[in-house]
Amino acid sequence: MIEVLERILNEITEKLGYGNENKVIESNRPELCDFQCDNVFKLAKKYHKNPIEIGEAIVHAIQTLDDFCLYFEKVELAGPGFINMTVSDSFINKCLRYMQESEHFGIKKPLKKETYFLDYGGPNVAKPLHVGHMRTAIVGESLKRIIEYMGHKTISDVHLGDYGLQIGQVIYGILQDGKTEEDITLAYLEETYPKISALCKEDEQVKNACSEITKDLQDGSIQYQKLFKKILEISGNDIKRLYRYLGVSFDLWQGESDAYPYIPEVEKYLEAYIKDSEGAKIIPLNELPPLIFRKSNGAYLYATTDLATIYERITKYHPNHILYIVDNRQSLHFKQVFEVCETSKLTEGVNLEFLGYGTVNGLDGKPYKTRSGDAPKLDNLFTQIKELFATKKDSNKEMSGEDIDKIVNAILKFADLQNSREKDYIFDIEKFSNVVGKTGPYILYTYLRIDKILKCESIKYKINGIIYNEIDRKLRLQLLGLEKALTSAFDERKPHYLVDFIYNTAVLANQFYQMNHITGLEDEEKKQSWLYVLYLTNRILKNMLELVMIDIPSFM
RNA sequence: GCGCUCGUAGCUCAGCUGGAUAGAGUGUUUGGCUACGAACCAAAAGGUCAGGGGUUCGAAUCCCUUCGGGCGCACCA
Repeated sequence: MIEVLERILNEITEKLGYGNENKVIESNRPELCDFQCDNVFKLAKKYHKNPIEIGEAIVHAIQTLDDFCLYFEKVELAGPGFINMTVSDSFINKCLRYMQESEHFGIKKPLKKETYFLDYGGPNVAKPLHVGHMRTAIVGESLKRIIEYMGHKTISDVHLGDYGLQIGQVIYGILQDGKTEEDITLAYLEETYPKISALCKEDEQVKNACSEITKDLQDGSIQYQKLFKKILEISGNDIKRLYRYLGVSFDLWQGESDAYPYIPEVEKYLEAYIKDSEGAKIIPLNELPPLIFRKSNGAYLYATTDLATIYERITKYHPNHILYIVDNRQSLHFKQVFEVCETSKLTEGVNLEFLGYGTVNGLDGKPYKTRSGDAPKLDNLFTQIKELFATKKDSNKEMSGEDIDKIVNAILKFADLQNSREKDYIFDIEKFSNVVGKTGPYILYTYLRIDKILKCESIKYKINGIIYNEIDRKLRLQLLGLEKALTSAFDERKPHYLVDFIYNTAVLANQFYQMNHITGLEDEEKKQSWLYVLYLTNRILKNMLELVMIDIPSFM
């Protein structure tokens, strides 16, 4: 809809000699109009004229269009130079019909289909998943789905942290305890890692021993490799189980260790940039701390594996974009890596993006500690939300496990994704288990209520030109805002724009069916028209909920 | 010390590539179930957009500055 209005406006300003760069936005004075254009002020400045003069010329030209009535009910110049547009009911309905009949609701396809490589998840093996992992997983997965919905190709990689010091620490613990690979269990790993990690902080010798093990592992020690594979298997299975619960999936289950074969090639490629310093190999950077390519003991760090991983991704998958959905605290690290990629032209033609997400803080405003191992486990979070949910209503105790899982997912994802991606947020279990207000259950509830109305009646998919009242009009206009919401979410890589759209749609739908009783209507034409609107509303809700990994339960 | 980031209603947050009268949820107060579902709807109250300065016809939004929080600064990831 906005696109059409912009086109009309641009044709006119072009004819009048004022260029064609008008932006139309949703009105922020809905009682005055549906859409507005504020470009008159800029034109006035650019062409040294009075804004009212320009505005009146444009408005007059619109008003005298032959097909004015096709699009508009009213166009006027208001205030010091706002072009206020009220669209016609028939235009609204025409757009709705187009949405209903088109694939992906008529969202326009990209001129060029591109490949997006997404790196999210990034759990470390042998460490339990916590709420921070949930954040990257659902932001990443949601972005992946949005990007695909917009018509692009995606490849996702979980990129396990599987070859760093933490593995050396776990192996150290295993050796100390005299365990063999048969003895290793998940519980054992989850208890060993924090234990040795703490020990390293106290005891320099232990730390050195762990570093040596890490290096030997990287160099291919057969004993360590066997243990490593076992750790990877056990931990990996558990990680997969939790991601499955969240509906998060990956095309590739690679990790740092998979990048190792590519290190020699990258090292050769970057030869000219690598310098020796204090026994280590580094790449000096402009105005940034140097990137450490190799430790003085010969082991590699994550900057190196990240470079090798980029090299692998580029040569194997030829992406146009590589997106990293990682904690904001890693921004310096990625600045360093990206700078090396750019100055060495390793990633020429490829767009690298750091999409930082805010830290999940506790009620005290401080981040959960991951090192000390006392971060709340994702597993516990799920059961906690389930338990809290059961207390909200008596009937909740009788729900099927499948439906409960869907609602728990909706609660968590909706609570998380409505925050803007890059800001920190406070994780409050009470807030996150809430089922009233701006929550996942509210959306699901709205969907199910609409669904019930639709099931009562047969819809003939007819929509006449009439809009019956104010809330009816509001809801119809809201639905037409889908493209803008999706485009913003895609352009800025921020799913919360889409979540906002979903919520606003649900609010208006709720008002609509409570203010307008439908099944009892005698006016058959009106009834069909309203059913059509609700039918489209629910289709849109369902499709958009899929993009944020929220499934609809059978009943609630 | 250097760098990044944030500060919006009692609380949790949207809005920030400048537009008219700053929005939600929650909490507080009030009204609404003989209706297609009250996990809902209607209404009220609640704001020096951290402070100051600047740019602009117009600033929560851009720039500078002060204050206050958080984070990061080669051989952890």
